[in-house]
Amino acid sequence: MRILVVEDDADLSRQLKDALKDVGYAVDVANDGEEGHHLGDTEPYDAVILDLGLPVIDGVSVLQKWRADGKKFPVLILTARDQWSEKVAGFDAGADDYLTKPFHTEELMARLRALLRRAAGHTTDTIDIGGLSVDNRSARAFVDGMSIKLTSHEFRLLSYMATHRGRVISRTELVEHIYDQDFDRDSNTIEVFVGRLRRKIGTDRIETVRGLGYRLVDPSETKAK
Amino acid sequence: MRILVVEDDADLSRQLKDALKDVGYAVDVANDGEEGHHLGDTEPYDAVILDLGLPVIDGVSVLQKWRADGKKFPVLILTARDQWSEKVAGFDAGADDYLTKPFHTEELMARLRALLRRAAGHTTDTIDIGGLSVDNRSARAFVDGMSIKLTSHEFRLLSYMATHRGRVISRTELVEHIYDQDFDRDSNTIEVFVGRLRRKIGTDRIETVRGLGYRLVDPSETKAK
DNA sequence: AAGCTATATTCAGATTATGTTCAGGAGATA
DNA sequence: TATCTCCTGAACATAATCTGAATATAGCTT
Repeated sequence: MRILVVEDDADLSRQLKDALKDVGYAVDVANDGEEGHHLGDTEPYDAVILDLGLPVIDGVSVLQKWRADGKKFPVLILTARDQWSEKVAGFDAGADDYLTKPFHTEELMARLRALLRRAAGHTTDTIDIGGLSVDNRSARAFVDGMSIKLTSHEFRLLSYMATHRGRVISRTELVEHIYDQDFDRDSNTIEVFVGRLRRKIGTDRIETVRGLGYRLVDPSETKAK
Repeated sequence: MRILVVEDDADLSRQLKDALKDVGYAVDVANDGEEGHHLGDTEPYDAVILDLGLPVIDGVSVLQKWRADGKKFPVLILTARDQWSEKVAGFDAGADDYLTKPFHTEELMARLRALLRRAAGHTTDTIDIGGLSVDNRSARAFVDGMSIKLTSHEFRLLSYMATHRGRVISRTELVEHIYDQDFDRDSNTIEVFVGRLRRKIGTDRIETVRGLGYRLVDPSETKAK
């Protein structure tokens, strides 16, 4: 999952970025409204954390623009404790959740997970696919109840595929959602990761659709074919 | 489906071409208005993506010429964010949809699918023909609910026939819409693919019309004959 | 029915997409 | 800083699929 953080307070944005990376998200940070708006416009984020008090362009305007352009990603807005009116404006502009500063990182994480879940149409943090279970909360995966040791990028890959189970996902889409901005993309890293994942969760769980991409499946269903 | 991209920014056109090929379209790229106009005039595209800011001949003029010549293919125009007036001119010239740069590849894909659907007179991404179901979105096909494994070219063939179900489609037309520019065409690849498709989806779904071409039909309707 | 033409089938390279392995290096950890 | 883990990119290996040709079959025409 790839997240955009739009926050002008350097300390806070730094802290958020670290925390988000820790749990396995790809993260881009924008320091003002203009940069934030541009990034949200051009890159395919799975969710956005948006401070409302921003330089250059304020958060509500940024959000309005995105929504006017048809951007669908869930947006969690951050407001100062006393900016009650801003919060209302934020919701009107199309925010999905809010948090008043200061807040506990844990709470932010929980709300973010909830947003991502909702966006993907799931109701829990763990996704089960025929004996494979992916827990986005603890960033762990299990096969038949046994915990599997995955590296950060392996987990990102798996998590993204799990929330889009059954769908064919192109290499391009994977790269866009697993890596943040500055990434070259023209080597075979995806193939390498898919290979490693397969070794860990079982070869038949990731189907190759030649020319298009990969698909995460329940092997017991596929065999029936 | 065969798509023409007219775009002078080499990076962007490259990126579009990759993304379009990813999802199974045949793609030609033109780098300026003149080349673009010529290709659109001579090759049978199913849709065109046209940047309005082009060297040699600008996009609006190209579009006007095409429409004056009676070209019907749907055209999606790309405009820079601030070129509001250009966009209006584009619609006047006969554009079917527009997108302002920068944009998400995913959004472009969605709009393009919508255009192709509309052009074919359908309203959804999946086409059902008596137990055969073709999903252009995920590039998959099902027979009686069971997923069928198709190669990329097999799918293209099926998809094209499905959007023109019931009509007789000539070999030439198939070749033109399934392959891009540089293709020899003087062997029997189409026959080979039709054969393979028949084996996978059922022989009686593709009718041979001797001397003319093929037709995708609902076998239960045909039997009644 | 014979002969002709169009379409089907089969198959073996050629071609391209995907898989695997590995070494160097960046970054984390202690 | 030394050690370890993981990521990356490249080289190489394998497998899927595409192509073109050869061969077989079916459909017309006379």
